[in-house]
Amino acid sequence: MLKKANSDLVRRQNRGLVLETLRHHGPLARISLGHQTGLSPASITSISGQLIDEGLIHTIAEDDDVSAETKRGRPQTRLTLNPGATNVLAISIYVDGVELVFADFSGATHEPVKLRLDTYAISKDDFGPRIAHEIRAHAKKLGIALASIKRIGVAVQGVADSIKGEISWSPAFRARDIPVVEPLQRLLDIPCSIANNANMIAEALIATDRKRYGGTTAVIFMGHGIGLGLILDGTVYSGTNGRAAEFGHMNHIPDGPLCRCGRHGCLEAFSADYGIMRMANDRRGTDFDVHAPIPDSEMRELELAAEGGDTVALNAFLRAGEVLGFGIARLIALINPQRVVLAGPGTRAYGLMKDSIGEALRRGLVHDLRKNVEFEVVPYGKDMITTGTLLETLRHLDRDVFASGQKGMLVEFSGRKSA
Amino acid sequence: MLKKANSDLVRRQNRGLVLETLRHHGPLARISLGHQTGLSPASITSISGQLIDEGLIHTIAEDDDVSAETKRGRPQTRLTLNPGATNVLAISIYVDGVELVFADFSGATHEPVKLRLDTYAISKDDFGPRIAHEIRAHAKKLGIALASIKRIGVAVQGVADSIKGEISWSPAFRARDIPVVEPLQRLLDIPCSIANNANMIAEALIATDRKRYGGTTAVIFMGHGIGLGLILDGTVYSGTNGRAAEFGHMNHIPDGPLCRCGRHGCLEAFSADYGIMRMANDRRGTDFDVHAPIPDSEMRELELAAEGGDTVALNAFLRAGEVLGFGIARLIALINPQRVVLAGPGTRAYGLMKDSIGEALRRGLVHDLRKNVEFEVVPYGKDMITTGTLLETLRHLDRDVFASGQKGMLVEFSGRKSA
DNA sequence: TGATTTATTTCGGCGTCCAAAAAAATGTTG
DNA sequence: CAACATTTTTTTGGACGCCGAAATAAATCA
Repeated sequence: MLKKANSDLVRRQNRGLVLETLRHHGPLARISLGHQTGLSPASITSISGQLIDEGLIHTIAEDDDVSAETKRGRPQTRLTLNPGATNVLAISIYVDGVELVFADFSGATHEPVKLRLDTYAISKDDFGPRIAHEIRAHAKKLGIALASIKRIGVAVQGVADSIKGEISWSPAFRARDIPVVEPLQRLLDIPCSIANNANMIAEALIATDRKRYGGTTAVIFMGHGIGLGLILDGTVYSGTNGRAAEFGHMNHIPDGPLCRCGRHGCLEAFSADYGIMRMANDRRGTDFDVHAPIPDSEMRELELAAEGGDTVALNAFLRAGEVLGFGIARLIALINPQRVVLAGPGTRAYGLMKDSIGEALRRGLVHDLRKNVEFEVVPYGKDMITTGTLLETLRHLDRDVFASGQKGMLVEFSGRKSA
Repeated sequence: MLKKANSDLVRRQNRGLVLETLRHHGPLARISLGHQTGLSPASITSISGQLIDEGLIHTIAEDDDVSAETKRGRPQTRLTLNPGATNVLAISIYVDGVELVFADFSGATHEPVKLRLDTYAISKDDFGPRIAHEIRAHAKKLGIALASIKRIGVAVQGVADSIKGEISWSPAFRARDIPVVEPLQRLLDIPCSIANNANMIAEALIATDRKRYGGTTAVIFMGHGIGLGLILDGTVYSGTNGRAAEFGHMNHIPDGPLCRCGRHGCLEAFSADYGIMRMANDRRGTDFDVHAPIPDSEMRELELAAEGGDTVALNAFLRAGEVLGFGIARLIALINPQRVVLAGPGTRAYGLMKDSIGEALRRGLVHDLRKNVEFEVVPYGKDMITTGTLLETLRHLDRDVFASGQKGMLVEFSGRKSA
């Protein structure tokens, strides 16, 4: 259904548009801002004037503006987001620890704070308070006033229920249904949201290249499990309950090998690190515990063995690729994306799986569909997850908080060091 | 990205809102329209006044208004869509023929026109012109001026490319890439769009019960193939290129039985009518041509045999259910819908497949996900497809054509008989 | 110094929504 | 049956948004 529209909506939307345009297309003169947004110069003057008064954006002093060329006519005064307008925080949760990244309104980040934390052992109710405590401590250390942090975004591998604000299930935890949003909001009084790793990578990709990824793209995250972020019509889709899709637990073969989730034959049970390791080990006749996290060093060893000609190891990767290929074929049959992106640490072994993935696609997918899908692997860096989380968080501020222009949304603060 | 907003957008959106509200909540007095839409009485007066002037809606004469209760105060004058404002046409394509349903702006339909047509034999380039000819003839017969038809919606089972306006592939045709939109627009000068059967059923479901189906729902169409319509966040999703999802050609088992598409092991190859018939026949040792359409009578016979205790027939249905169940499990793992709806003629045999579907879901899906999905079968009637197509077509008029309020959008006409 | 060029602001107009007042149309009541 | 009450609808005037055009600002060029 449509929604009621009024002049309030118009201003909100256009304010949001101006903020987003400045965020993604750098400092811009009012005239360029007008061209980019389609708004008239008069409107731009009005909107930017307000935003300046509110301290959300500011002009760049001509002395500081390096890119100023000497041209005829009145020189442009370029506008840019005011870094000091607010702060945000991105939290990434990994198997071995948690990373806090503080950033200002312009998106400039402080040095990441890496916390060692035995996530696998921590209890359901200790996690949130523990993180809240760390945030308080490190914000203080960095000279960031808590009140200046307007929003926190959390990313985690596994099933994040963004409505309940919980980690329903994650390979990083033994506990389930771990509340995150509620304790952080209660203890810190800062709005907070939680999302899935793969979705955050998808956010980062959209921001990197909207033309390329902005249509319909499937982002497959390979790591201690297999995750999926779906971009549908330019927007990250996150199922009912805000839960991300559970691509890793899509069944491949009825009654296949045991998966972490307790079912048999899930895609993950073949293609995640532990699936690959098990296939390599089984044939050597050893036992295997699917729940034990696999150290990266062991995976690397296995990769080297496969590359060195160890056929047992190689076959494990080939099989992982085959199953992943069929999973992707099914995904394509369902969603018909324009592009499939592989990301995450598991892509390091892509060279070992490439052929079997391709072969599985050939066997499992109508030619008609296959030919319309572009394939790519993005090199893995944890920063993509952080970047995506920050972007998502800042967009929320741009669109839903600052766009409204209500007083009291903005907290001026000082004592911040330049990031 | 956000889009520029201005007062034009506001009026367009609110006009559309008023039209949609009247369409779905029957005749309404201005005051109720205000409550429903959230718009002020003053705005409603203004907007409805314009719409009346344009002939899109009109007041109901108090004599005709049956529901008028005698209350204190100025009596309400209720508003309703003006049926005579325009006409639309919904076309459904089946294996054995084509159905034309003419309707007026209020959605009231004329008697369906059923055309026998050997779709399976017709050539790629003959289909469009043939249909155009039939439309012209039957519109005349019904006393509907061609110029009064403002839009045509076409629904077909199979892969409909709504961008190109072609039937990429359909079990109803031997030909491929059959142009539909272009010839109709060229020969009749009426805007036209084409979509997939299952998507149109999804549209009908949303309109029936927005609360129930308006979130995230997967509609599975079972017939001469297996189709899928996805409702994501209340809107029907239709992949890249506007192509619907190809659930039927999602691989079930690598190297399984031959499918119509030429691959092996697609879901359809087990669970569509021809898959079931083949399983029943193979065991009797006869040959089988996957491309031959299966008459409904033969399917009914097989169903009766299965119900009567014929184990070969029964096993075919059980196996079809099992594979369908795994397909649904995979679908749920990917999309995490709140609701899965089975529709189409194939659901007649649901009783035979029910247990094996459930068993497959149990084996192929994490409990966590399974418990959050509601399941239902809707009784099949072809009218759902027609209804959905009409609704989709009329919504397009409400939102994108008449909402703009441009002159010349509306063609007054006469000679129409009441539907 | 004055012409030219380009960016930004100001001004007046227009379209929209809305709150409040007015008008309309009917029922109620003494 | 006339005055009052009640409810719906319209009118009026104001606010706020965007926009085009004109004015202004600030530079270069000649």
